Amino acid sequence: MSRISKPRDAAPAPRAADRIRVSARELFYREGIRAVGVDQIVNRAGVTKPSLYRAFPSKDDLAAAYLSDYDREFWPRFEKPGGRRWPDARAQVLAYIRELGKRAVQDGYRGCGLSNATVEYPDHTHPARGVAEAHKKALRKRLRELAAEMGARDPRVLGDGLMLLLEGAYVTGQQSPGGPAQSILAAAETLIDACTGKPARRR
Amino acid sequence: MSRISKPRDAAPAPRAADRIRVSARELFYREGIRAVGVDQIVNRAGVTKPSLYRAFPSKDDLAAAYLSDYDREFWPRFEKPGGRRWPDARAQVLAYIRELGKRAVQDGYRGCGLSNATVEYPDHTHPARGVAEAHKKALRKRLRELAAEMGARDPRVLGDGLMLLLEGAYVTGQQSPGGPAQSILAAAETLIDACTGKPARRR
DNA sequence: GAACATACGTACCGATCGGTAACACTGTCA
DNA sequence: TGACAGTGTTACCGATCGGTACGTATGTTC
Repeated sequence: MSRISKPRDAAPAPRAADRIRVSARELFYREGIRAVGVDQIVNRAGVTKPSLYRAFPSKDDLAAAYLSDYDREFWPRFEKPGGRRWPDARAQVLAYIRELGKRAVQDGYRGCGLSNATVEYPDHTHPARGVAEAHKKALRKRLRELAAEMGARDPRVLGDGLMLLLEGAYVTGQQSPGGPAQSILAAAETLIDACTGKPARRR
Repeated sequence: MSRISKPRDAAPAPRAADRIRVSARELFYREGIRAVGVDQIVNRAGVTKPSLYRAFPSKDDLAAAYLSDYDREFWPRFEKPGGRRWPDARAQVLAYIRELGKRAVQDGYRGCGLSNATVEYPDHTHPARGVAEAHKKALRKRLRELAAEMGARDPRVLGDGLMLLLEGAYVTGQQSPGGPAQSILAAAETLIDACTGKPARRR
């Protein structure tokens, strides 16, 4: 019971910086980073512009923070799709893909915030791009690991192939509802089976 | 020989509108549409702003024109990859994918201008988006036709699967050089063979 | 040469962009 | 009580944004 320097036991009213992160996250994801002005962000957050610039050196750095948050929230969705563990690599990947396939054919879907950022900012020196590139590099590595666990003859081909399918679903999902992402589960199953020597399922 | 009202038989010095189309095309593709201002475009084209607005009602319409040009130039690359005809659907698609795989792992690659535009403009009412969505719809349809020609058991799955691989290569190719697009040819071959009942190649 | 249409340039518009200076207010902690 | 950190308020900055009013050069047609 020493409450040394804890401010309060209840939630201490969200800090301005947090409110900004939340509203930036929503607006950046839905409308794109370049399309959203800092005034929009602070208005939605119910704070003022100086508060933004006290917490973030620039809009570019806020964008990088948004992508860091996005990256952090991505991994649980990927490693424990549906909020639970799966018995093996194949089941885990297919569970993630099943959920992605459902999300990505719905109206209003906006794909992956990190991939979208690399489209908006081709310049490799942009702070937001560094976050996105690092994320994609890690995802690629992880998919190759999972492909190896599945017993792929060439884990690079299966890992990369799955990554292409994922990214394809991210981007086509935001082009129009009911797009080719509806077939990602079947395609991924077929690809995995063919790369791991399973008897070809009649498809 | 009635040259009724033909201006001149020789090339009459490129019109301002054409110069604008060319420079807009280069800048929009390399840097993104939102990132490029109209001043940049007219400077590069060596013309002035009113010339732009005499030829195009707005920047948005210029963006739509850029995408129309992009769409028109895409189809020959897709239907006759390498500048020549191919014996069957499988060979044609794989030839396109082979070329794509080479381009998409190089430094400076910027993916598909039409896909990039849908990322930059989520609003379905934007004039540029209409062009991009129509293109993607046509490509999807064409890939399903080609999948059927290949003898796929379910042409929708193979067509959509190939489209996901293509789009995946477009977007990952611009994230960093040497990305997963390097495996697109192997992945596509595997997927096609598995979907058409070919004996699984050792991969 | 007069009349006209086409094409282009100079100069400018209001709005919005990202970002900042200066100061008042509030609550916490010592 | 006083110091301090965090926030809000107001007003502002220069740069750039997309877009336009208006005059000028050129060539064709009679």
